[in-house]
Amino acid sequence: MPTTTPIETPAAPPAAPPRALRGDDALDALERALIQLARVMIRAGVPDVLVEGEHIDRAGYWTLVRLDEAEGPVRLSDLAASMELDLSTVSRQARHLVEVGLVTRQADPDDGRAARLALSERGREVLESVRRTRRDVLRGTLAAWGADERSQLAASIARLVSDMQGCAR
Amino acid sequence: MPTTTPIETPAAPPAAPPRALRGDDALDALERALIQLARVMIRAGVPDVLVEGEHIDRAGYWTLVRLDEAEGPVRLSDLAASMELDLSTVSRQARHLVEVGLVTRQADPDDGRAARLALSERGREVLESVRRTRRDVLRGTLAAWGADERSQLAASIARLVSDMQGCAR
DNA sequence: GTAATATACTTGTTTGTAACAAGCAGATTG
DNA sequence: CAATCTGCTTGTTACAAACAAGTATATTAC
Repeated sequence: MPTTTPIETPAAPPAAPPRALRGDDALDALERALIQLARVMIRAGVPDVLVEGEHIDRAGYWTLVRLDEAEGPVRLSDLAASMELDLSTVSRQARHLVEVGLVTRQADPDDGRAARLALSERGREVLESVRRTRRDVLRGTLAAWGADERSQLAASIARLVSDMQGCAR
Repeated sequence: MPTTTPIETPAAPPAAPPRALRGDDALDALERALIQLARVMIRAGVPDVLVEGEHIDRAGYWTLVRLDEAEGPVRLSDLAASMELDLSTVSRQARHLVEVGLVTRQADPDDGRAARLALSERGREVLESVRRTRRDVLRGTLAAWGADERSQLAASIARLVSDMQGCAR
């Protein structure tokens, strides 16, 4: 840690917090925690992973996850829609993953324009490996939690995500 | 329209899930939910905000939040450390914020090399305004939640963040 | 007191992620 | 068959962030 003043965030601003905002303070705190969580999950959470010499970047990891969640091959446009990303972005990502052999691409038999993407055997292995790592980190983090706290957390998060997707859209 | 399969893929793969243990599945699900949450918070959550004609990007918002959390002026290096970002990144960010008048910069009286950054009056206003917007979105999302669920969520998230920072570091 | 080193930044450059726009080729419809 | 729509690719741009190398100030060693 730097010997210098480490931000911290003490309470007690010189001007007393106006009474009216009590409920908002709680929301602020939650919002801040959520941002922090997001950063932890995104940055530290997907450390550019080397799996058996294979380099997957963050975006690649998510793409693999999506492909894994879909059962059969997925069209690019569906993939992009499900990731809420621009088609062009996913197009390039997919090309890269195909190049390094983690994803397979076949022409759609019913539609000459479309591509059908799927995890390759190797892609499945790599994804599983990355997932294992992340799972273990999470397991470590939650080690001291009670079973009920854990399931409560999972439920809350799931609900929050679905509410947010429905709402902040 | 071929009504393309929209990923989805609910349960019932013909082959029973050959995966690992049941407990790991729960962790996987949680991990997935957390990633999704992170994406929602980061992307949709900080919509490039226009405040009275002022454009703050995501990075700028976090910088302002950090500066606000610190009481006095902060040195660049401390700010970078607290944000877990490279000094150079924060240096450019700070310069931009200074240029648009949201942050003030003075020389450190005790150290000719160092700069001391703080929110300007305008910066404080803008931050407050952005914060208000985000808070309202969150409030909307949580509108249907019970008070106890909400506080439970807040507590869980806060604990998770602190555990993660201690652990995944 | 000056040389060596350490610290606090700044600037140059590269990489990763994403968007928008324009285009091409296969598909659909009048 | 022509017009249009759709699925995808490619060109370009932008931004966030990293690493490397530089500059200027501070500290330490001698």
